[in-house]
Amino acid sequence: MRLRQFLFHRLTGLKVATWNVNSIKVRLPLLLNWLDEAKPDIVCLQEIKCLAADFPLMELRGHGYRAEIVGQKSYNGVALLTKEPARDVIAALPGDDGGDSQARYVEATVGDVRVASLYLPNGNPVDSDKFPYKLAWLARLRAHAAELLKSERPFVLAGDYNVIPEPEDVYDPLAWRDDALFRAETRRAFRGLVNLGLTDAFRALHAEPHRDSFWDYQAGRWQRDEGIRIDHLLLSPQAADRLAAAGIDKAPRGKDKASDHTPVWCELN
DNA sequence: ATGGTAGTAAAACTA
Repeated sequence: MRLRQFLFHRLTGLKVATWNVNSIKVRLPLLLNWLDEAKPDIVCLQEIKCLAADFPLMELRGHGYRAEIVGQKSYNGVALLTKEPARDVIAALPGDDGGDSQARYVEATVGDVRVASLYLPNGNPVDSDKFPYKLAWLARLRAHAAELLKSERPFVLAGDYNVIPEPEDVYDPLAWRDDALFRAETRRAFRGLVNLGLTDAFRALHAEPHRDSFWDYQAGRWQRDEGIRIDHLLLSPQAADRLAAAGIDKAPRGKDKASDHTPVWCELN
């Protein structure tokens, strides 16, 4: 079976996606439809907003997916959906959590790739303790990525980074200048992570500006197509060498009962 | 526009 999966991926590529679903309970029908259409091998979910015990395992099993879940009541919560079993799962980002235990990170090995689903803190308002928490979380992620890089193996850090990397990733850079998602400190910390040697899978293959992954429910942002690109898949050099395709599936954002985020994906040979 | 909308969960809190 493993050999068959290996040969299968040699032909079709391994498709890894990330999607902040903003409640797995509300989004389940949309998610199942998208899984059947897009057929990803691995899906990194964020903001499932439920305990692991309340995750709809049976429904996903019916569509061919297993799940590794790090849940929390009401807020946050991440999961990895996989067709193959996940191995060596860790349920939190290593490093000092400051006594906090928000469900924002799950990482596992699937096939020959290490994959993480992460939900980086939003950080607003910037004059609250939420902003330093975000920057500390980014620093911990960078330290952990540096550790992972030592393995010289393929890995994908995928999720809702709550970071707008560049001005072309936001409809109004000036209006967002002081927001926690676009502040100089945030962008600098994100560059520090990328500059370890990681590759932004979507941006590596798509130079065009304004390819967004999030549109706020408020103020008609979707109708005006005023979005931001904050969901990313960062690849290790060994994964980037295998990068064959990447995309943002805009359609799910336009459906009834949509999440405010839409799926972002990449394919590795 | 210090608003707007959505989700959780039962009044705010988060985004």
